Amino acid sequence: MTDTPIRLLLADDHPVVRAGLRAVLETEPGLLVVAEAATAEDAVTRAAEGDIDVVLLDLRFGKGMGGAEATARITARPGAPRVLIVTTYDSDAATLPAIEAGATGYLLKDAPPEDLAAAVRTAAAGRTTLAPTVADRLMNRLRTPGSTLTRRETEVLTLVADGLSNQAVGDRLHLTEGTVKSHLARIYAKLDVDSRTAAVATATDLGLIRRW
Amino acid sequence: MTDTPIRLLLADDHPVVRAGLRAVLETEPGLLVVAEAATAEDAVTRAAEGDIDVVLLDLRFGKGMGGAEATARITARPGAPRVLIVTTYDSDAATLPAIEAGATGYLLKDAPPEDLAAAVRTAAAGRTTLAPTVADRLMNRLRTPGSTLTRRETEVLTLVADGLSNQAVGDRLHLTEGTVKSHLARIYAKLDVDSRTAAVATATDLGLIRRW
DNA sequence: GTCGGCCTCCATCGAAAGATAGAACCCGCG
DNA sequence: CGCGGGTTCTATCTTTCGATGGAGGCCGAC
Repeated sequence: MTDTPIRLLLADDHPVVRAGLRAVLETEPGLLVVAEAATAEDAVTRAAEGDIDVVLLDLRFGKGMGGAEATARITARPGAPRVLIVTTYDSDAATLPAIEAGATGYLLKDAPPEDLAAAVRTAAAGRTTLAPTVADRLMNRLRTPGSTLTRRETEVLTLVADGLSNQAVGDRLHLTEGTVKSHLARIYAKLDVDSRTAAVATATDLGLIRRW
Repeated sequence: MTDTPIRLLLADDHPVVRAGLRAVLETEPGLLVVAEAATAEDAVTRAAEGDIDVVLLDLRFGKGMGGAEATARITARPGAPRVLIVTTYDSDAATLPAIEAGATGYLLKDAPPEDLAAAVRTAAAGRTTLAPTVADRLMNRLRTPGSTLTRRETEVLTLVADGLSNQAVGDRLHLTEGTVKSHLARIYAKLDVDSRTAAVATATDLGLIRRW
């Protein structure tokens, strides 16, 4: 196409991973690593400065903002760079929030270097690359539509996941115990389970509630 | 000190991480990366070939043997190389088995490159380097002996975390429901909680059970 | 060998939790 | 306006859990 290289920002809290990405990508023609960030906040700041084409972003940072929120902030601006998620955790419940936040692609760190470089070029062109396991997850999500919880149901289930009793949940949310049971009954029906611990387990797997 | 370099084996299933470790360590004087392995089995095999001083080993591999078992196999041989665990995760459930298996050190991937190189040299000398969070955990473990779960208790709690009832857990482990209750009662006492969901929550926080 | 920790099992009792079947309110949408 | 979805509440009944207080066998440590 053109002679101008694709300008990259590497955002990962692991120096080793940044070095690895740099080593892998710098040998590729047409790719240029112009910045690194060790925190999500830093990544958002540098991405806003304007001379970046693609941000390679980890999903988990040791402290502070997570990758999904960073993705949302980066892509919110007009003329924003593309965000390519590069992370270790495929079964992570955070995949869907990241994609919803506007990530252009989602790769795992066990991807071969060629795939990585190809994904960067695809992302720069505005098209999507998904790791196979992530693509599977998306398909499953589309096939099982009933699995969205309302705001209140999510609140209730989150407190249940913290180990509170129905009564304690009711106190916390200013509800009667009976109301909590009603919400839980509907949650069980939606998730196709029949106990609170099972509901917590499957909701965690589906990424409906957060726990970390 | 001496002229012979420290010979390293890098074992990690992520090509990017191997490239990063290589980039970080190869610039250090006296360190020489002589081999890489993408699986734990491969790491064991290459470590047995004899010309390795220190193995940098990840704890989690996509498939097959885990890092803890690999550590045990590598260190079982006479004249074995030192094993330095370099991983992303630092939960209780993963660190202790690896250390018990004979790892000489335990670092997190967010360590600065200088620390990494220093740890490699320390390991080559047979001394131990632990990441601060891991060291903290070990100290806490020694100070509060009550917070360790036995193998059986961990099994039971893991199944409970998957949403199984006491009866279902009993069926799975070939126990009576009463026995499951006994185990759970002791777990509750150890974790200072009073319900299954609370036990799952705090055990997850403490890293006593895994969920991913 | 004795001791202690782990694992297994037992029985009973009260307290939670879950199933079921309604009912009423608010609010956005067609 | 009527309808549906979300939220709240009620009531009864059954099942499951958790608390309590044992008891015996196994095995490694002292």
